[in-house]
Amino acid sequence: MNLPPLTQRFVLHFGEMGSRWGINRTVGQIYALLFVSAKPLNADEIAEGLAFSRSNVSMGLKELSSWNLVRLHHLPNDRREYFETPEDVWAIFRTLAAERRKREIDPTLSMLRDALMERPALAEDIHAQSRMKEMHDLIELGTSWLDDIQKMDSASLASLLKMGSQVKKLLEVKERVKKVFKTQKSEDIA
Amino acid sequence: MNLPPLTQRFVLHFGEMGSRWGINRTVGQIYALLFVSAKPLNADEIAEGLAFSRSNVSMGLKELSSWNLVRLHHLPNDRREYFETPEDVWAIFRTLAAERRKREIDPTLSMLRDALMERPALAEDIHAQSRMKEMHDLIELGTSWLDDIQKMDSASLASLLKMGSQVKKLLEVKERVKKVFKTQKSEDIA
DNA sequence: CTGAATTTTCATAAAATACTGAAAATTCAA
DNA sequence: TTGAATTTTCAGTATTTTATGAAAATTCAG
Repeated sequence: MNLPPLTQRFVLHFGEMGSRWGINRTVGQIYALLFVSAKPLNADEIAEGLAFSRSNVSMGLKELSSWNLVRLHHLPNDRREYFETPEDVWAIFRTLAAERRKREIDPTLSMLRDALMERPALAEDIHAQSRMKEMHDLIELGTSWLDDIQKMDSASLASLLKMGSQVKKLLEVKERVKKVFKTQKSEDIA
Repeated sequence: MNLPPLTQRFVLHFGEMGSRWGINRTVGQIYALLFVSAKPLNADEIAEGLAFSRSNVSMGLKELSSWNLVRLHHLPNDRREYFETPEDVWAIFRTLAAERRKREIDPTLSMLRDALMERPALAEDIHAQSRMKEMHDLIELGTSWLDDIQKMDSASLASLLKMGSQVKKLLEVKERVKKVFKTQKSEDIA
């Protein structure tokens, strides 16, 4: 591996963290390299940069494609495929959230839905089912929230995050204002 | 494995999903069993219920403890340790978020911080560093938001999620209201 | 203390996953 | 078409992870 020092640190870190994120070293490093690269890279450049076998890189890119985390590019007069990550880090975050949801949450949600349709026979299963209902409702709330914010543009999402728990106060203000308007029967707002 | 049918389905599902969530089958199944169980279970009951070796269960419980996902209990006149998951699914979600953050995000954040202190020598690293800055800022925003909502009680968190992207509208209303109040110089709100 | 009950550790067996080189498949310019 | 360039697949090997039983350590009643 012969990369500029900062790039190398970043790439190695992603390789190591990979295991905690449920991806392997190769995939983590390939992604990291593409992420910081100023221009799209082809598979040979990646294999060269990371000292992986060509076939390993091919597998890794396939994996990243299945996650929609890389984009394909073609240069004029060059048959090779060039890969890059989206520019917009918010878009990356959205993709990641959508994919993780699809793979890690939805199957559980559907299993829970099925289980909640059943009529438990044993006392133990009655309690178990009520716990499943709690989990189901929580997950459903979380995913519908995700659906909701997926639609927002990056700027709005950023300001939503910046607000954080202040939203709570905002809600209270809203209620108070509503009441005031009602008593005033004021029209100049609408 | 001899569990009531619904419980069994739930437990098996968690075992299978484990690999996608970065935990192993044993840990997933143990957690699932404790989650739906009406009463705390000791290690032998777990080993019996799931048909795992006693030592495997010990390892799994150790892992779950390190994630703060199980609680320890003692029954009178019984030396054995009994395990349970917290009742409140929101509390579980909070713990999970906090632990994942600690293990999966914080190390990256600190690596990024270090990298951003450097003065890149090569042109490639200059671009790489600016990408790292983008990632850093996004993660920082996300984690500070998490910090923020971690402090909220379950009910508020639920209503926050239910609002979803409506918050955006709320923000606009707030701005409009501010303006109106200013022109009216009304005091009856404060 | 002693020793039975219980939990944990650890070496190793078993299983799953990652990585490689070679070969097959695909693509496209000529 | 042909064949060189490029990508993908795949069987086999290496590595990592998981699971087990036996042994060690801990705990506590008597």
